[in-house]
Amino acid sequence: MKLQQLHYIVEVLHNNLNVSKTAEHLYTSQPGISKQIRMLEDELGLEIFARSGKHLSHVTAVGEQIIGLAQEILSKTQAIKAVAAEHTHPQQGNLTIATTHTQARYTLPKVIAPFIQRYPEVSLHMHQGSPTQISEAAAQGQADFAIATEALHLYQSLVMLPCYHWNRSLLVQPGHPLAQVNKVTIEELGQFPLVTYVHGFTGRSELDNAFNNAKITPKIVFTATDADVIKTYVRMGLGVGVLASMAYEPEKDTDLVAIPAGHLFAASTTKIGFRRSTFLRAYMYDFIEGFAPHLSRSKVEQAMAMQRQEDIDALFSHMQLPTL
Amino acid sequence: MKLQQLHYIVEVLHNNLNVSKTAEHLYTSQPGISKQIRMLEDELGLEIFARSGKHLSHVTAVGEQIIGLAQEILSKTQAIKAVAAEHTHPQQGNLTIATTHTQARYTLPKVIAPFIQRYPEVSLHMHQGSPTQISEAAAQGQADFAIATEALHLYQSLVMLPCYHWNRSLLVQPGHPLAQVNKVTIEELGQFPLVTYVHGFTGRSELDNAFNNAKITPKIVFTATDADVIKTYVRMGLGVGVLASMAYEPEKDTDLVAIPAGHLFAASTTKIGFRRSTFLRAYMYDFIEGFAPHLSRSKVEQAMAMQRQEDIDALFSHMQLPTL
DNA sequence: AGTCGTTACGATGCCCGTAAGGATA
DNA sequence: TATCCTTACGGGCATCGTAACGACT
Repeated sequence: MKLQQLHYIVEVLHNNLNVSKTAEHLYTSQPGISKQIRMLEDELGLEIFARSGKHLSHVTAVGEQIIGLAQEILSKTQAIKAVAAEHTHPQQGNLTIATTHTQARYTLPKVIAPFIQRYPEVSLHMHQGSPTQISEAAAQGQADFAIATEALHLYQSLVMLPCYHWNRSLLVQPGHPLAQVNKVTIEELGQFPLVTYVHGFTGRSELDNAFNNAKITPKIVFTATDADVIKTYVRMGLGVGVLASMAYEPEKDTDLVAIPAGHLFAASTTKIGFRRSTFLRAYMYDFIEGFAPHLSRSKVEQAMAMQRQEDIDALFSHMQLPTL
Repeated sequence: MKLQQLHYIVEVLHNNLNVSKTAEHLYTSQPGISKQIRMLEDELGLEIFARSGKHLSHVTAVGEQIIGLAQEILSKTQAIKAVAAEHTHPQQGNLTIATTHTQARYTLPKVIAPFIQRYPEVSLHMHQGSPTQISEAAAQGQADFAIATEALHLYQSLVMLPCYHWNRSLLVQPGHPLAQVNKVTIEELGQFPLVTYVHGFTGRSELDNAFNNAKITPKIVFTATDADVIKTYVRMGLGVGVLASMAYEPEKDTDLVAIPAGHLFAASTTKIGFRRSTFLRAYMYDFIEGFAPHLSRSKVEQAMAMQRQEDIDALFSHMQLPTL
């Protein structure tokens, strides 16, 4: 058994059982991978991948167990490398953040600016995607951190730490009827066509919940994955924008009116997630604390030591989180 | 980084930093190990072992972290092999039990007999040693199970499950004054010379506690690591034997009188311990359940999923354990 | 017909073991 | 002086990449 063989079976799984694609991604030859997998299977005396003819059709039951263990092994080899790098070059390294448009555009810039100032030798990579893609990237080790409001909880291998609460604002053109109302009700809002996020993005589920609870079917005429697109269509008069408050920029959005709507919806919580088994570099702790000041290194370590997400949630349930 | 390199650094640590000894144990050449370690250090850019001249003097701080991770990696490779073996040859395998004389001689035989009947193809290895040696053997992966009353708690990587409670009996020659007493008190016992276990063996600590609490200094004239030796000296009239009740065999020890002493000492609990990270074969679950019927497979799995020993203790604190 | 995994083969390079060297206790 | 790690060197073997083959969609 060799580390490379374990690496191969994991990567083949992540490439939809396509060995040729895997070979490309790993910059090696396809027969090499095939042979190593075959040798591992021979050594263990079983099939990890089931073949139908000359195609890998699916992963066997034992194969899944083995690949699971292989992933843990590989992530620990990464930890060894990280420990070594931390010791030899504490200021150098990589930081890969997978996040949504909302975070990348509105909350992360003011965190990243001081970070690259402080750690010029850390090369920063940002991946943007849907909450599901982001979570998967973190779970598979492609990203160090996933920052999102949704979907993170679907991956059990991730530690999720709450960063801040936020709520929504309504965005309308000047002169819109709602701009005159003192405190908008959910019923009033339900009478206008709405422009908001698509399902599974940026706390969209809380919007649906609020309307469901009020037994109102909202007239959602347009959905987008990011606030900039929503604003564009609000400017076109398509409807009332319902978006995260931090996406409203008073200086730039002078042609639009923001109406507080925090009383209409339950607050959402943005979380940062990472694999439990990873070794966090010092600069990673610094990044987390820069993003969410209450997540000091010791608090994060405390949370990482916990196995169950419920324990982690309990740890932070007493704390006052920032609200944006 | 290769698995073999990780194996080498772990083994060198377990051999007191003596590379030559390590090479013998691993049936390979000494320069081979030296070179691989050196190559790993070069790859990581740091020293795992500090050298003074041409001797390995100690493990560096980073080295300890890395070796710790290496051990976890290696134990997971063992898990992969175990998963494979379980799938291909469910009835075959090894079972190595490290235990004390007391368990090996008096409690294990009636468990092992049916076990080898049930699993004739599992080759069984028993290692006998002091509680500390036993625990270390399990912690290092040399033994699958450690069964003992003492010292197990010193190793944090071990999961410990309580098997049964037991207490002590006094053993005297017929006609001894204590044989006439109705219910022996600790004061009465303190007046006679005692023969019992040495420190750190078979619940010896509870004996000391009882005398300490009574503010009595017992006259311990002879200590041994096993009950057979204790009995021998009781037969010679050296003193009153204080030993685990299960070590008194009515059929064989007809020339001695056993006096219940459970009311004098706090009960001890014999535990079975194994590394949290190991994959347990089906026959291993069967062995555990054979030894302690309340430790069903599901209960064991439940306990293994817990990270903290306190949680495990809590799990079993509600249960009625067998008493020998 | 195209995609894909397996087999075959030759060359590179790694790893092991023996032998000799130098440092320490 | 004995033990012990390091360096040097040669043989063997595993691995990799190219090329050809066979099978499934």
